[in-house]
Amino acid sequence: MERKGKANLEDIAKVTGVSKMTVSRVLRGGQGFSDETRDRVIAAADRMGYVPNRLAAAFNSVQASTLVGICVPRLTSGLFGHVLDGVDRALTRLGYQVMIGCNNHQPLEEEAWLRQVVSWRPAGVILSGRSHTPGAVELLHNAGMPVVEIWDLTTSPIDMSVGFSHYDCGVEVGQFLVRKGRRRAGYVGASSRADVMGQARMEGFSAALVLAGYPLVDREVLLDSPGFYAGYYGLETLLARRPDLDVVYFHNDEMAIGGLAYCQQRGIRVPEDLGIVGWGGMEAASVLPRRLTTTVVPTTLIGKQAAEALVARLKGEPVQDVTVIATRLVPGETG
Amino acid sequence: MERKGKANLEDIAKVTGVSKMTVSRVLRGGQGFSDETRDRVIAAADRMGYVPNRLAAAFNSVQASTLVGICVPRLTSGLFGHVLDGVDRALTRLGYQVMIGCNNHQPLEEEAWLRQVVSWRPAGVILSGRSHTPGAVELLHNAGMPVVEIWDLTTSPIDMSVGFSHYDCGVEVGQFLVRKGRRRAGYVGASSRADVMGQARMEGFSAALVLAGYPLVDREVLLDSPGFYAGYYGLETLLARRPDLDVVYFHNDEMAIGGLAYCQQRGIRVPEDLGIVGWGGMEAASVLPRRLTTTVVPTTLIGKQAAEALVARLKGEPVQDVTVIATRLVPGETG
DNA sequence: CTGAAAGCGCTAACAC
DNA sequence: GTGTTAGCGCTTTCAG
Repeated sequence: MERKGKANLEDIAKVTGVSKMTVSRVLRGGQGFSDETRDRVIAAADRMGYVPNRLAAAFNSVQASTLVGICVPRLTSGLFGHVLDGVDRALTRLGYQVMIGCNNHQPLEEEAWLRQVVSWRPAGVILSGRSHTPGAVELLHNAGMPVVEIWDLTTSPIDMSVGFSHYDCGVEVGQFLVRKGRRRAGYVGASSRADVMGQARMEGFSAALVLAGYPLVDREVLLDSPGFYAGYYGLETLLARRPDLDVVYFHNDEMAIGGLAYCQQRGIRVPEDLGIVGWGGMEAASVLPRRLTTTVVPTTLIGKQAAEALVARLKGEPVQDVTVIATRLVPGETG
Repeated sequence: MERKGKANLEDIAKVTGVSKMTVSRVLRGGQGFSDETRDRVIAAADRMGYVPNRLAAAFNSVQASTLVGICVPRLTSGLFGHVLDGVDRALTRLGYQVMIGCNNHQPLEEEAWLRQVVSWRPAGVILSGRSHTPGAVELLHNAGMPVVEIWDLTTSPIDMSVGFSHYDCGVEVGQFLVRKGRRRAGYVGASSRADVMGQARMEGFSAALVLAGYPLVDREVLLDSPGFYAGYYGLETLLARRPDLDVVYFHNDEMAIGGLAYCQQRGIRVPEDLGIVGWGGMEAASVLPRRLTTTVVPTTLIGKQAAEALVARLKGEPVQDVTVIATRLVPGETG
């Protein structure tokens, strides 16, 4: 009865003439069996195409779950693709499996995803951002598993946080531009749904400008997804109102590139007539004839650190609750 | 004993004064209970913060698994980000959870991932490409679950296939360029690890050119990742050997954009002196001052169709084994 | 409409 | 070094 791929511990036990407990021990690579037993068991398992049933294992042993959930705002974002990659690499190496989710920047969708994922009794979850529904927070507290909130740093995390301050990103750009002699700054953003983080960057930017004595002149926030076209038309609209601006900070690199395209078309010289600054450090920005001034976010690192913090907590190793990841304002040729 | 979030069916049964079987039926939304019973059970479950244990459910009922695995070559690829998005949207809507994996273009890594995932008894899996290790194929056959191979179409799939022919993409570009009067074509690629698909495009391209009587003049395939810089230097190298080329087909859009940058720097006029053609339809290509001639791949659609085919098979609905997705050669201003 | 019994495959705990 | 027992939470099956 050695039907390929349907064998369970008991089948192997019968064939090898030991108890299924011994088989279990061998297959999990523990100890408490002779070399000879081990070899026989492994050979049989191999021959019978044994596939462990982790459902059963995780089911009656809390610590056997190697499932980790991660929820990102968008799956099509270049930045979060790298975050995912960092998470996946680290977790795969450590023997975990990754369940994915996407909340489209909406806490409610995150909660819906969480309810599904938690019912699989994962070892832990990684969430993006720090706005969560009360229901999600309660669920997480009751579940009592490690939770890492990434990307948008919070100093009072549900459990742990790995990320950076969007507000500070904005502040840094504001200070930088004033130092470079800019005096009449504008902002072009896009608030697709509940993207609070872009908002935070703008607030930091604005605050820094106020402090320096050259407050934000005007801003244009479109109800659109923050892409190339929104950047193009956003800048057009903004400049129509305030042609006297000398620099514009954009919600992200895609939008900044859209802005650059607008300048090129209108014969606006960058950075002489107008400075252009983006955010995120998207790879495609390297495509431009002139390097975009932007804030580079170490995306893969964030994913990696989040995964490692989660696993450390799982293993009972000491972990700090809040891990600050440094972003880097990279002066290019446009700002 | 109503400790939040730790209740199981039996606890709810006790509180409501029915059997756990009835609770189970109510919570799964079946039938066979009175409205009054239903309301009481649902209220209790709600109050007690009941979280179903799908481990237990899936464990003793093969059909209860709503886990689906998907393995892509790279998590940081813009194209596959959209595929993932298509898969995730469709699957989430249908009540499934998605386990992710990345094989770095290497069948061996795919097999390692599969062994892990299969041990969770998923409802089905989606794989990228059609090269799989014998071990992976055997595992899949024994597991007896739906399998969808996406992206690179195969007419003899393990189970189902959703994708397109890379070879045909190359053929179409070759024919198009000859029609446009190009006579001395080159190719610039990058073979990072085992990327067989770029290879297939080049072969189709080459074959079409031969058939038209203007065979491929030269090619440069770098041992590098297929990005902007590889495109830049690849074109430089190729043109150093064959300055007489009148068009170059690139492995993908990123590389083509690198090639464009090289042309701009050297004062090579595009498309007058040299045609540039990419592949993939990356979004950032819209960033360019002139639209890139390229093949657009309906990435999200592929993901969606794959997910739907998988679920249809699961539900016993009729599905075709092979779904051809049409790509679109989009003439831009560079080819 | 409802309930009781059995068991999924595995591992923790303890015995030998 | 190895085996036995019990039970995880749920669903299937069958009996009312």
